[in-house]
Order: sequence, then C-alpha cells, then structure tokens
Amino acid sequence: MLINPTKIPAVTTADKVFEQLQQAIVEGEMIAGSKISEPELAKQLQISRSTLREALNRLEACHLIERKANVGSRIVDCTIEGLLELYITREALEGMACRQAAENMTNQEILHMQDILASHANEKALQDGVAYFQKEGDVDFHYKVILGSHNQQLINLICGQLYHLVRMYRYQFGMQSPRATRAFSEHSNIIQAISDRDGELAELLMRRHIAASRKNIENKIALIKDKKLSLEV
Amino acid sequence: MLINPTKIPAVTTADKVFEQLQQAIVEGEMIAGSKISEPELAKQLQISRSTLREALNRLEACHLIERKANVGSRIVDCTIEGLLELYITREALEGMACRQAAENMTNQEILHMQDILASHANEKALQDGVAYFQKEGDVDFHYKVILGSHNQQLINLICGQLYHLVRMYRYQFGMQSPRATRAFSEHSNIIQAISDRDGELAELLMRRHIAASRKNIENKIALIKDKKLSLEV
DNA sequence: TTTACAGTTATTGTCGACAATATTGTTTTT
DNA sequence: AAAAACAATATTGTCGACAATAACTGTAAA
Repeated sequence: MLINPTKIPAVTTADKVFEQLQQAIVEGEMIAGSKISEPELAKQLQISRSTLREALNRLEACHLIERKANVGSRIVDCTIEGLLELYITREALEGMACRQAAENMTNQEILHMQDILASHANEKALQDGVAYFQKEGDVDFHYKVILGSHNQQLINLICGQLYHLVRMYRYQFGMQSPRATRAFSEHSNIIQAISDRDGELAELLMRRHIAASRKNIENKIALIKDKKLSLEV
Repeated sequence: MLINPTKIPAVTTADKVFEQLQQAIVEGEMIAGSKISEPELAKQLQISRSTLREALNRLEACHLIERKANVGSRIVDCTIEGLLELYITREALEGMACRQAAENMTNQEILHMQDILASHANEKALQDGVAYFQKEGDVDFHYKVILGSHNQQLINLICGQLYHLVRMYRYQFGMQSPRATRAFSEHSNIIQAISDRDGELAELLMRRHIAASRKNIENKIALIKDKKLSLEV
C-alpha cells in the first residue's frame, strides 16, 4: 500500500531522519504541542545537530513543526479550528484536482482506478463495510484523483504538505470514519463523473464529498459541546 | 506598500539572506533554471555555507529552487505549463478564500477594503488606467481578500508559497496586465459580494476573475504559436 | 509579597573542517 | 576510434566547536 505516492527514495541521512520524525509526529509518538530540544533529540537519534536541523527545516516546510528564531521548535497543535480549516482547504484544492482529473487522466488511469474501487467493493462485502477506511482505501482513492489531475502544482501542495497534516489529525482525533458505506458510493459517483469527462460535476461531487465529512465532524463537535454544557449545568 | 503581509521581521542572518535571494530570484536577477554553487554564492554573500544552506532550504520550501540529493540546487524555470497550473491553483485557493472572506471578514475590514478601492479609483482616474497594476494594486487587493478569509491554512499556502511564484512569473514574462480597467470593475463586484455576505457569489466571481486572466494568457500564447507557425511555413 | 534587575545556564545560530558522493578528464582495452 | 574503466577534481552532506541570544534563578529594592 502506497502511503505517499510522490515519495522519492530517501538517500541522505537527513532525509531518513525527516521521514522518521514525520511518521513519529503524524502517528502521535511525539506528542503534539511539545517543544523539541535539538541537542537531546540529536543525541537520541545519534546524529549531529546540523543534520537534525536539516530535517527540522523540512518538517517546518510541511507545517508539522513551528519555529521561532532564537527560541526553538514546537510540534504543531491540533485544534478543532485547524481541523476545519484543513477541510476547507482540501475542499478547494481537491475539488479542483478532481476537475482537472476529469480533463487530464488517461483512459488507462481511469480504468485502473475503477479496478481499485471494484476490488475495494469486494473486500467491503466480505468484511462488512469496516475494512474500507481502516485499510486507507479512502486516502488511496483521494491520492489517485490528485495524481490524476496531472497538475504538478496541485500535487505538490496537497501531497507534499496538506496530507501529512490530514493524517496527523486523523491519528490525533482517532477518526475512523463511520461514514464508510456512504463515502464508498460517493467515490463511485466521482469516478463516474471523471470517466464521463465531466469536470464540472466531478469538482462538485468531490467538494460535496469533503464538505460532508467536515459537516459530520462539526456535528460531532456540537454534540460534544452540548454534552459538556449539560454536564456543567 | 505591503508586499508580503505575513512577513515576520527577519532577525537571523539566514532569514535576511533568504529574503535577499528570494527577491533576486523573483525579480530575475538570478536567472531562472541556472544552477546554484553553494561555495561560490556563500563567498559572494560573505556567509558560511551552513547559513546559506539554511536559506536554501526555505527557498526550496516555497518552490523557488529545486534540490537533488548529492547534486545541488537549481533555480526553478518558468514554463507556460507551470504558469497555467499556477493560475488553476490560484483559482481554487483564492476562490475559497474569497468565500471565507465573505463569511469571516469584520465589517471594519470590509470598510477598509472599500476605502482602498475607492482611493485606487481616484488614482486610476488621474493616471488614465495604467497606475492600478503598476502599483501592485492588484496584488494588494488579492492579499486583502486572502487575509480576510481568517483561515490560517489558506493564508499560509497562498501568501507563504504560491505568491512568490506568482510574482516570479509576472517578472519573468513581463506581465503588465492590459486588462486593468476590466479587472478593476471585477474587484469592485467582488467586494460588493463580500459586503453582502454572499460567500457563494464571492467565490464564483473570484474564480471568474482569475480564470479570465488565465484565458487571456492562453489566448496570447495561442497567438504567439500561430505567428511562429506562419513564420515557419 | 511582589517586582525589577543581574548573573548564570541552556539553547539556538553560525562557522570552518572533514567525509561521502557525483562529475569530469584521462587512460586503457576492445 | 569508440567505449569502458579508472583516477582526479569539485560539490554536497555531515560533524563538532564557538558565538549570540533567550530563559531561568536568585537577590535586592519597593
């Protein structure tokens, strides 16, 4: 399973450290909001501070850490507002990517994507609708669409930066989508629009698909707030 | 005039070098596509290679240079495809930013933006429609909208990364928009939609505004190709 | 008791040197 | 003569040490 389709094999040690730290941050092994001590972490990883700083620079580039001059680096905090902002941004970027995919994907690419979805459908039938998201089928589908846009600018922005944050939020907030079956049919409709070369519809459906996830989250949050309120009163 | 509204005062020398190089690349002083020699440039700037590399990392983060491991850094070169991809991306991101601006801007911010436009209108009248774009009034307007979205994710992506490239392309291709007056009225309509709190319309108008620029460029390119063709034949 | 200041400590930023890798030019072999 | 292998050179990646800045602690004054 391909987690990051734009990944270039890490050759330098700074690259490897970057990937290692990226995973550690995304999966919550390094706790969000905490400060990073360069000397300590360097000793722990058995590398020099320069090499570590090289890796930290790249982590900063994909917004997984924040740096202040002469002060230091902190792992980003996951906030509700940040999560919603991320979804808004995804809606804009992936919507456009989907439109471009409808225009630019090759017939072969489309066929391949249809195959993937069909195989997911089988797995889903077997495992009663739970497997799809647990196996990152969702992420996989979105990646396929994004790459299908053939727009390097969009690909870089979404895969290179946005999606690390997306995965981080998924881990931090333990989001196993309960919307699996509905999302599956939405994916199916999107692919249909793409294969019809209907860019406008494809964008619309993708935006709805992401907006639905966002609203789902907003509802949950509102629910939690209500509960808290009722507990407090 | 505020070129980069998200700019934090550069405190460290690496920061200053970064800004210096950024400007040099954007304005074409360092020629696009050329290779960067770390030892040479470091000596030229009278800083150590480590400091230079720190700056190069940030330039890479905003896609102004490209690095290959163990090979080196090159300044990105501006291609027609890249330019069009950039406009597509802007359409998606700034369209959404505009929608959010309609939802999130304070009344005061809206009033301020209306004032700005009005003052531009006067200048324009005085200087016969040329001044607006030369004074970066266009960039300024777009910045205001983006910041007005109050969406940090969008702001970071657009101002932190996309717009350096946008400005680079403007310099490289010598784009003084001839669409000044039309763009001005488009800006006016967008502000109206924002002040009406009509997010949907605001997004639509902004997307049209950017798409119109893109199509304008596409037409020019087609024209050039035709000329070349007729010369060749 | 709180606040302001000074000295101390620790962390970050910068530097020059060394090691590893890629490129170039030369020699050797087919 | 062309291609391949090898050596020489230059460039990038990594390291440890020093300098500059910020954070902390303790002391003195209000």
